[in-house]
Amino acid sequence: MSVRERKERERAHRHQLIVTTARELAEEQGWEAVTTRRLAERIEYSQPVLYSHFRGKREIVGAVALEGFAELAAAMRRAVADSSGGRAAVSALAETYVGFAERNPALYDAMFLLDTGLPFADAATPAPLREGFGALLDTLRDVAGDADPGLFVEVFWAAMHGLVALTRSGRLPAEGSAQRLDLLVDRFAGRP
Amino acid sequence: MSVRERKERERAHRHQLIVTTARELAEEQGWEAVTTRRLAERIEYSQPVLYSHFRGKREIVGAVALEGFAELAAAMRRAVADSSGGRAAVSALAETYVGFAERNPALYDAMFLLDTGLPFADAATPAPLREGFGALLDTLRDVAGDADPGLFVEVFWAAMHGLVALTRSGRLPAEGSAQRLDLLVDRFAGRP
DNA sequence: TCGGATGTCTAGCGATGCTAGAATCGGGGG
DNA sequence: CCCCCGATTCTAGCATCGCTAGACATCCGA
Repeated sequence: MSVRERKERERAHRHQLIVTTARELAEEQGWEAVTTRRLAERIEYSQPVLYSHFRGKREIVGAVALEGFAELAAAMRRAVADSSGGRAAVSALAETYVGFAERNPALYDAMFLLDTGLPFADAATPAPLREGFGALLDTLRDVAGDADPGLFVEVFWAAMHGLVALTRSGRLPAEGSAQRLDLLVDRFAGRP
Repeated sequence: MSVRERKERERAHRHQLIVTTARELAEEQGWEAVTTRRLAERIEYSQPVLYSHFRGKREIVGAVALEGFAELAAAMRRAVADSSGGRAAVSALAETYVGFAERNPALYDAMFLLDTGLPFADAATPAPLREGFGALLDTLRDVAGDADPGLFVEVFWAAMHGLVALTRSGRLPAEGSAQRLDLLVDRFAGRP
């Protein structure tokens, strides 16, 4: 039954190829350029093949987003570990988050802007998502004071997301981005 | 030359009809349901008429957004005036902002999510937009401490937007929304 | 070697935003 | 008063979108 195994391996490989190609294409030309036709052409298969791997375009975006959550969580863990704790850890966290969004704009959109159908804060929430929230939680717990840590994380995360989203859509000017982030960290982790 | 005046009046009326209809349709069924065909049918004209008033769909969304900015600014001014100042004013501001987003989800999307081409923080920024920022500025200046008031407003606004955006897209649970907003106000205007 | 299942592709459906060119309407000059 | 001409509006269509039914090919196991 080695034939079946080989086929499954090839299928998994093609599955990953679709996700990777979608991500590349999105990062190159934005998600609006990621059409099923273009995607099919790039992977050198016809469109229906996409639908044998994913329920639809939305699920492909979701798969890309999932990669992003794993990478962001890892990056945040690393940044915190390399910092000296306390306010510095929060600052490192925030800069990593915003830096990640700047370096991977399309990936960030898939994670936090587009409709992916991924369940957040739910029994079925995928592991990489929980990991990301956990990374935030472990760092921010120390500075949350008497506030509920979970709530504290949610608000801090939302604030960072707001800054990223408004800046990326041109509703906040690009200049002053660093100062805004500093001010935010001040408010949540105290002055240096 | 009264004929010309009448025609201009009718044209302006139809212009507003398009904006109002787009807004209604968006609030009823979401922006993805606002297609040029449906919009044309509702105003009882053919599609090309839309393009004699607006450069494209994006500009229609922008016109709707502009209405929203004027309404939001007015609502915030009112809420602040009715409050007792200090932290209460900030709290009233925040609740008005979030309440506005909840009551007018499609309008909020047009203002802060969708691509409208409206220039923010720019020489050409339309008056209603400046007014909204001004309403925030006048209230938050008192609690900004030694931080730059403009920067302070931007960060507070971004935080509120983050909460709204993540909640509306299902990335934050609806329950706990009030507590999160309270926590945010605590961080920017101090504990009560 | 051949039958059948598995996999893939061609072709097409109903939408979308937008536009060129035909048709119609109405105001102003003879 | 009538009729012409310019402005206005509509019909019809283009390219593209996500998605799918059914024809076709390919390859494994007997």
